Amino acid sequence: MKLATWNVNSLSVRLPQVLDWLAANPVDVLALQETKLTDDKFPQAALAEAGWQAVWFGQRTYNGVALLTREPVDAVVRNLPGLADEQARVLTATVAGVRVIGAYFPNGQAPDSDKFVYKMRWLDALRAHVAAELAAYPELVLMGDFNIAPEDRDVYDPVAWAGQIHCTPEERAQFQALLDAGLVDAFRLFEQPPKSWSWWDYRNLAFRRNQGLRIDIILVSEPLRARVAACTIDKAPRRNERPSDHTPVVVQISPG
DNA sequence: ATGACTCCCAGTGGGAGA
Repeated sequence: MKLATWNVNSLSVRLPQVLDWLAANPVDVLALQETKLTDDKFPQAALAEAGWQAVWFGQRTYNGVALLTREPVDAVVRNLPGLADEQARVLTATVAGVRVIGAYFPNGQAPDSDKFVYKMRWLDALRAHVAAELAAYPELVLMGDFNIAPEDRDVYDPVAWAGQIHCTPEERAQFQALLDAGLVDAFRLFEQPPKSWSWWDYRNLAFRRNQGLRIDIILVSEPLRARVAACTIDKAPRRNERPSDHTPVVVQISPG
């Protein structure tokens, strides 16, 4: 089973690239973030024509998530139970027996901002959701745009980014709390090239200079850990014309 | 340098992203 996550920064703009990527990378699940589409505008027909099922949850202008799958999904939950939220950020569903949570974590803007307060509340609610889902579904994958760089090795310039958004102790403690709930970072189960990033700023020739962050992450539950066969970042779509600033992360899980 | 780019909604600029 292969699962992937990709922040596409507008599905309207990126749909052709998503279809191309899926044709070359026939995963079982692709979680999308930042679709930036109201539900009536979701390109369900074009995806169905290419052979993909989808569940989607969006809004105007910002945020918006989707799960693209080969097989139909079950038991869909939108957003986080217990958190009243205007923003469409989470889809949870069962795919081939595995509980999948696709999430677009809040950016947080700056550590002293109201948006950071919201990010912390959202992360508290996510942790409660993960704990409840894990109790019901031991085989669970949480993947998406975390907007947290878990460690200094996930940041191209950790000195410059120290204490900045994505790198604050509070955000990293929240990431650790997700691990403590019974999850493991699939990417770090393997030897990886240094300077492995999943996002590069559009500005400053950041991609050409390989100045990025690893903020797109796949966590798997402990019962799945031994079955994780590979986890890789696919940099190729970042070289496309009109790329997203994020690129896909893929995990392969062996049959149980 | 509170920069640089891209997207969206707007409407000949501004907010947000990270």
